[in-house]
Amino acid sequence: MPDSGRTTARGHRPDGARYGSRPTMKDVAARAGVGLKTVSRVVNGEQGVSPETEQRVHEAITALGFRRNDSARILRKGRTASIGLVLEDLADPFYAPLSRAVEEVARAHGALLINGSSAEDPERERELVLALCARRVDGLVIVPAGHDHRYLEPEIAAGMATVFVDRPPGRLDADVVLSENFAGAREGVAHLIAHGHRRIGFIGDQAHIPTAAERLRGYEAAMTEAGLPVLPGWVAPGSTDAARVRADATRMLAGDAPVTALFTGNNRVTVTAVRVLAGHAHPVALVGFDDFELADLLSPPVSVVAQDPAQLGRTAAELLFRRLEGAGDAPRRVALPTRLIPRGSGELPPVGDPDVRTAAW
Amino acid sequence: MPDSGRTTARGHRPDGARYGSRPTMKDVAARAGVGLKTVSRVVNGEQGVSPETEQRVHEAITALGFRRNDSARILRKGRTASIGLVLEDLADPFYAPLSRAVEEVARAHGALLINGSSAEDPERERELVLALCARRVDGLVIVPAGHDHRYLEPEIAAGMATVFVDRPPGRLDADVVLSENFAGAREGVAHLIAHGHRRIGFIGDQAHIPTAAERLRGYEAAMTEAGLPVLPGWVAPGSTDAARVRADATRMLAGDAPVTALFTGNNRVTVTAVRVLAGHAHPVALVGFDDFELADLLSPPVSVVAQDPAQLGRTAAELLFRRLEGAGDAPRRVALPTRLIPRGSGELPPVGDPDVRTAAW
DNA sequence: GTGAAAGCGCTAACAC
DNA sequence: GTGTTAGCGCTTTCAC
Repeated sequence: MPDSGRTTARGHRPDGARYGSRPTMKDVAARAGVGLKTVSRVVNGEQGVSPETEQRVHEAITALGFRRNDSARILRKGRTASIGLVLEDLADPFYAPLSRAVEEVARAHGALLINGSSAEDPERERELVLALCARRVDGLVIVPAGHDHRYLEPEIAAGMATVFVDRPPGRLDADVVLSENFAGAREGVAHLIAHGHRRIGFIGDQAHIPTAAERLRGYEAAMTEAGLPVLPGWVAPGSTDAARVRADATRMLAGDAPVTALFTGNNRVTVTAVRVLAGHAHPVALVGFDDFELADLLSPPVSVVAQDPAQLGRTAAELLFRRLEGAGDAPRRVALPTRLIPRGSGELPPVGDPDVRTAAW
Repeated sequence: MPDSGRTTARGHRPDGARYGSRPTMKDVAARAGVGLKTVSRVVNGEQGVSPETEQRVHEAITALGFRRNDSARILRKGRTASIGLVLEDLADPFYAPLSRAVEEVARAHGALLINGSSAEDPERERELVLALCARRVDGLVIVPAGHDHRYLEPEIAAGMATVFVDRPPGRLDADVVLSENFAGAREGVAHLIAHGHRRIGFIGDQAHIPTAAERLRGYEAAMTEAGLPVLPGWVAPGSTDAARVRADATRMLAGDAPVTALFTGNNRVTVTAVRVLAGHAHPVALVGFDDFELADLLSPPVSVVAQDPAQLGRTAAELLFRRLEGAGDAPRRVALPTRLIPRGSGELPPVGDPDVRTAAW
């Protein structure tokens, strides 16, 4: 709380302004001996003020330490010049560039960015989104955590522009920008198959997350298309918690018919898998969904199916601003391609498959 | 722009609300047949409304799709329940966790976070900060890009709570939370010296960045304290651009008296140095300032002087909220310790030093 | 319990 | 050129 009306030793105390309560246009007008509207004109750089008057107003502004209160301006104008971004975790290496890209687009349109992390909690997502609606942000970009976004219907009906990104909304028809999760995963798994693998494990994120489900579908499609069976122990969706991933990976690599390759469903799972494989007795092939920094410096360098998180964010934000500028056509669904990047780990030959004659170990 | 007054095919259109212009408390009051203040009481969960009245108000709220306009509330109450964070780059792996930590503290205090990236541009920093002041955020957390923050004096004098983090403000006395950059760098370089190195190169960030300067001082102090000379070609501050870092690293490793170890001034420099060293003929020791993901999986694993970016953010945000709650003592300077994490690269012996007899190559 | 009136600080509309 | 008035949608004050 600003220490209202109290005098303190430190700090510059602008002449005429009470400490903690800022001068208003009215104060500036009084000091400059002009009308309120004239101050407004000067502050907003509008035409029709004589140079001398303008000068006097500027002096008063400086003397009083005046700064326009945008809260009042916003209330009057009806637009906040800000957009909201709700995602899972601002600090996640996948979402951080997405967030930054949204910020850049917002900046190009003169808008500020308010963002919040849902921590993968649907209730927290809802609270955040509705708080942003109450603030009357001009638009919303949402990476959904929940699976039912009907709570947004009244908001959208009332004019709140909303674009979903990375994952589709639940039970709601709205704009969405996605990566081609199914196709990307299928390509990654097919790549392993092309290098001779028949026993491939899938470790993914929680099955209720749409992207995770799509990637699992891609894995299954690639296996099926190659005429390969998917054994029960080879599919392990679940949390990205390191202990869980480690346990599943270790289990798949053990026994008398271990997998010879792993396909991992996102960056966090991949990193844990790399750690497990680093301690493993013989080489196991690996392709991960999502690129990550230093993947090329590991040994072996990690092959990935790369998304472009910044492009996801940029595309979503640009779509949002197109809506704000009036584009009123039906909700759009944009899918961005993924890119397979072979670096070494995905090109390792199968080792230890009892059914295939390959490099001995 | 919400399509004001226009009717469209999609979307739920709440009864009685014009499309694009939302119902107000007045509308709700009219519909419920009560006074404005009663609606306000219900919306804010205040005492003194009979159950039947409350029921009627709730029905009207639902029917109209009413949501309180916080812009108006903010104007009236004088507090925005939001804080601003300005930093260099939201997507940087060092700043992303800092930002997330600030967000969590804000959330705990019921505040939203508005953040912006300055892109290391003082003018952009100033614009962002002043835009946040105009919005009357309750407080500011700033990772400064500029070196003169006197522009903030009137704002601080008028009651804007401000905490600087990671780097000190320029020409302004204000709260600041820093890492012990000097001590951390000195410890990192002393570690290399303790492992036999006498020819150690320093590649840092731009010299005008306070943290970069402090780390350089730490390097020089460690060298001096060990009675070692610092040859002209061994110190290379500059941009974190990969080409620049690569060129300087390559130069230091060439010639007839190359360095046997590198100390790198931040995470981005370290990563580029790792790439250069990976392609180098013989082992070169490396200690980097800042920890980074997967440092332990590289070969050799990278020894670092680690900061705790989340702790920096948390500490700064908590200090900010203490100020908002009224703490009015003199500006505080908090320094958080760094931690040396030996992983392998910093413990490699010197190779190729003509003055020292060590492992041949 | 409830509500009418004033006003937060600005901009829009319309005087002069 | 300049100033006056009426709101934006809420909360606050105070009367009923």
